[in-house]
Amino acid sequence: MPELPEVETIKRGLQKSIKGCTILDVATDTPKMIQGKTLKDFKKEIKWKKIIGIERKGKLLIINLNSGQNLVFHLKIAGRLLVREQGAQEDEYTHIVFKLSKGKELRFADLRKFGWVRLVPKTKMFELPAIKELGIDPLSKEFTFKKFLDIIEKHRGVVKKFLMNQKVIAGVGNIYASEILWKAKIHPERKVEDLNEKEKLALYRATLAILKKAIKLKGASVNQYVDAFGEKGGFEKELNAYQKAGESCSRCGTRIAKITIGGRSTFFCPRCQKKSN
DNA sequence: CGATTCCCCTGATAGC
DNA sequence: TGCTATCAGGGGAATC
Repeated sequence: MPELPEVETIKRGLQKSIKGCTILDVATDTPKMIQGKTLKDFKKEIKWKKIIGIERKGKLLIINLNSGQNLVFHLKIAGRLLVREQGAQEDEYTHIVFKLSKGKELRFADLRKFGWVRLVPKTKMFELPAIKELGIDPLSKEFTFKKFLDIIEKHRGVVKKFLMNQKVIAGVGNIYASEILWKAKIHPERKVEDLNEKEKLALYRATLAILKKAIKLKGASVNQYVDAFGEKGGFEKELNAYQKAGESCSRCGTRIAKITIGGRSTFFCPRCQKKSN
């Protein structure tokens, strides 16, 4: 699943490979993945526009065009953005193909078809609901411990939901929430208002450490994830909690447990991550 | 207003 | 062996 580290990895891959390319054409077999306008208008507005930059906001991948418009992508669970040479072997589940100059193609593949792309003028980006209420990016300079404490004080409730709430911290999803809490030794059902100073610091540090390490290893290839060149990440080998139910905790040997929080599977070590003392 | 449920889609898995 | 039922999963919409 492309969460912050995976989208960041894709972003870096696209910067290397398609920055400077011009979009020549678009084709799709699933028009509903293109949101906000008809395929005809979408095509008309991006044809002959040049890709001048790639950004990431939370889990959103943004391609800047020289027309002042942005292509905004959400890859959801199984979305892939692949850069290929034209005529290269097909990638399964490809639903949108951007034909580019320099003999390249940007392919949007998605087994689930939950992903979407939308063309948004950069002056209207803040009107996009997915961006308007987006919380702080944990990799930004503004994400200091002091800021983290300010944010925590404004919230109550289950800590895992807090971490996964895109309106609070942008980019943390189901995999990294379990990993961060495991590293911080905090039970996923603890309430943020009950965390002491030491635990808050551990949570802050674990958030940064896990995300940075995952980026360094080019993401976790869980489910469908691969980078812009179809390569798997390396962080899935470093997972200590996510999808480890029944396996021994690498810290203490206790079996990793699985519970459901907010309809999402959640993994933790019942011994390292106690609900109460 | 906040919390929960439904829904989009389809491969994997379980159950018969 | 092969069919059908169930589930996962991000996030917006509908509902409680």
